[in-house]
Amino acid sequence: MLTVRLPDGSSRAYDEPVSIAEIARSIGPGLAKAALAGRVDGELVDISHVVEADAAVAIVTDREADGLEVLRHSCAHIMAQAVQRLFPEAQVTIGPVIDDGFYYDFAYSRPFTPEDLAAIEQAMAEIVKEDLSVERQLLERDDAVQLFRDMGEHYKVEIIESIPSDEPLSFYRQGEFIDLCRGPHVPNTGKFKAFKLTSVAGAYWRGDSKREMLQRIYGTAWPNSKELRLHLRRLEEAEKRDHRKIGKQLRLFHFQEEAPGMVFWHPKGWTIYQVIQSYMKQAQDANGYLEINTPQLVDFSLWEKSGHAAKFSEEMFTVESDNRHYAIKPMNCPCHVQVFNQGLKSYRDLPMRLAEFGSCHRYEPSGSMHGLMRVRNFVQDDGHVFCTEEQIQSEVAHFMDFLFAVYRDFGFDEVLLRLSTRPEKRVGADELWDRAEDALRQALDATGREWELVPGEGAFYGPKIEYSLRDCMGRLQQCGTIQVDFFTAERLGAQYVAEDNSRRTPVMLHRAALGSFERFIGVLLEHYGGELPTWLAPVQAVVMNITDNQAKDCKKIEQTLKNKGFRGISDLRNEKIGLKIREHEMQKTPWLLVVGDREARSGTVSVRKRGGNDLGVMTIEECCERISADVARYGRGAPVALAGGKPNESEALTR
RNA sequence: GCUCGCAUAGCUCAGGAGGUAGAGCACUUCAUUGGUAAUGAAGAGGUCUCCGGUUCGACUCCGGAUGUGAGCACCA
Repeated sequence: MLTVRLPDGSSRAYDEPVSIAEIARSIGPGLAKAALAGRVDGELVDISHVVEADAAVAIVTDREADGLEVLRHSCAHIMAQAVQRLFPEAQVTIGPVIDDGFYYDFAYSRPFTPEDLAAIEQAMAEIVKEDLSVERQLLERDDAVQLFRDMGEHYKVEIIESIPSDEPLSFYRQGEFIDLCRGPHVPNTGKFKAFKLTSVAGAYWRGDSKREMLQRIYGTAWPNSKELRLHLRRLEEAEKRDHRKIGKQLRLFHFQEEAPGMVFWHPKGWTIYQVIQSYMKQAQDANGYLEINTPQLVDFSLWEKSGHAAKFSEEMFTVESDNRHYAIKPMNCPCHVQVFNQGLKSYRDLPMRLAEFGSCHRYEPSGSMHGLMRVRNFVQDDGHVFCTEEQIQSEVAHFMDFLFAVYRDFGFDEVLLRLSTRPEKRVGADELWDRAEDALRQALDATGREWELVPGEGAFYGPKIEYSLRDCMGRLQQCGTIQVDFFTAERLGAQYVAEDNSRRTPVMLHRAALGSFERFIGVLLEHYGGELPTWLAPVQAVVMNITDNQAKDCKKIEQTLKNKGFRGISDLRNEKIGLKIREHEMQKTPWLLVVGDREARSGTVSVRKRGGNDLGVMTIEECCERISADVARYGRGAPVALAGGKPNESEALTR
């Protein structure tokens, strides 16, 4: 006799051990059919799993995230089976689930082509139609190695051999295909209604760039074709919002061969850049930062002293001149220490918060560059806090308050926090790390927000917190960071005089809120699809005439806008109003002001807000007040078109 | 850096047995002075990314370089 408790709080009693499938069947035939897996006391299992004692049991279907994962994982197996039917020499390796889909890596003599993908998809449909049952079995390690060796699956053999010998090895078989896998999997291959192979690319075996390159095929799977369609639509939407595309369309910046990975900012793009920078200047100033500026070119010896040369000399641009060896700075911190080092500092000077919009160059690997998101020349909203160990926690808390306020103004409410703790290779005593990690942990807890622990991912000189923004496409964009550094200040001889008159080395906190301006602007452009909130829009308002008669009136209004501090222009071209409206809508200008004879006579403007919202005729004063209110809102609560097609909340737009 | 693509007018893209090219938009000129997402007409615009090779002849085929895209690796 055993009792299972179901998620709705009810219980069911069974006379003898029962499988998940049987439990589902006893609840209802619909659920039995939909069951993909089960959850027993929180652990995900196959539906063939037999429950032998009292437990909390849930039937997992594709209506929940876990079920979808099982579905996708099984879909990866179907793909592998299809590949081996078509290409018997292809060896299977690993095939995990990723966001929205899955991939599987194969070793094969040549790369797969798009035509191959189509054929593989066909073969997958065939396997689905065959409705093969998927069976789990356990094998002894030696038998498993023998089995896969006989099949010529050398990568699988390597995987099996790398699994600790005390762990049971489970395998899943469907038809002629068998794969080492932890599971769970769907009970049969007939469960798939909507899947698609999306792309193919190389990937290193075991993620190691020194090892051979495999062929990775990406795919996606969904409970039904409608959701698959929606997903593909989201991908299209993301492509439309690609900041490289928007940058071209809105004439914000360009790249060219002669300066790979470095941005040519055009007037409108540079306006956005400047607006953000002056916002940050003001925000940092209000938060006790002292802005400084340090050299671009610094003798290589400083980078040797700071320890960067040893680790990153390959990634630094260098210059020979005057019989001297310089590096173009890849980061600002050593220079900030030089500023700190001028004049004897007292504990009373701490915390000292130095900030710099410092232009840095890094020789990034060619394959890693990506529009504005990863460039070789960028400017960080960089800052270094020199403080005592006791001040770490309050300084981190201070920074986070600042950071969240900044993000809110840019229209990001959801921030993911991650704490990276000591890596294996590190400097500094363990007790120092204990205290620093504790300080970060406490600062994180004090925010009342959720955060994630990433063990072992800290920098060699100290633990760090990273802040990722959730953009409107649901993607995470890592922007901010704060890192504790026990190392650099000491290496570069920074000291302060403590209360007891002893000389001590300050702790350094490296921090940035936006990260790099380049990347952050890329994130903004994609988040807003180019429709920047008015405070960031390079052109906030365009005044346009209907005929030449109103040219003077337009000029006057343009001047009024400028006097009030708005970025306004007038468009007096001899073109029809429809064309001007169209062009400025396409340039995503938030405020369009039309002046015809009627408005000119009454000293008014006809106002249209971006997106085709006609606000009617109003006085110029009222119009300015509205723009003013719009600017003052920053990006807070700015309506953002969500992927999947939620309509804009135009009410908020027009207010 | 690695694997596989791609590179044609300012932009988006066609094209061709290997015989030096075309569209739409943008641009220029002319006409048009108009009411909220494209007024009409005409014109100009190209070493087909660069360097080699094959060939009577290469934008087209082959090799390399550079840039770029997807993914991997990297990211102080």
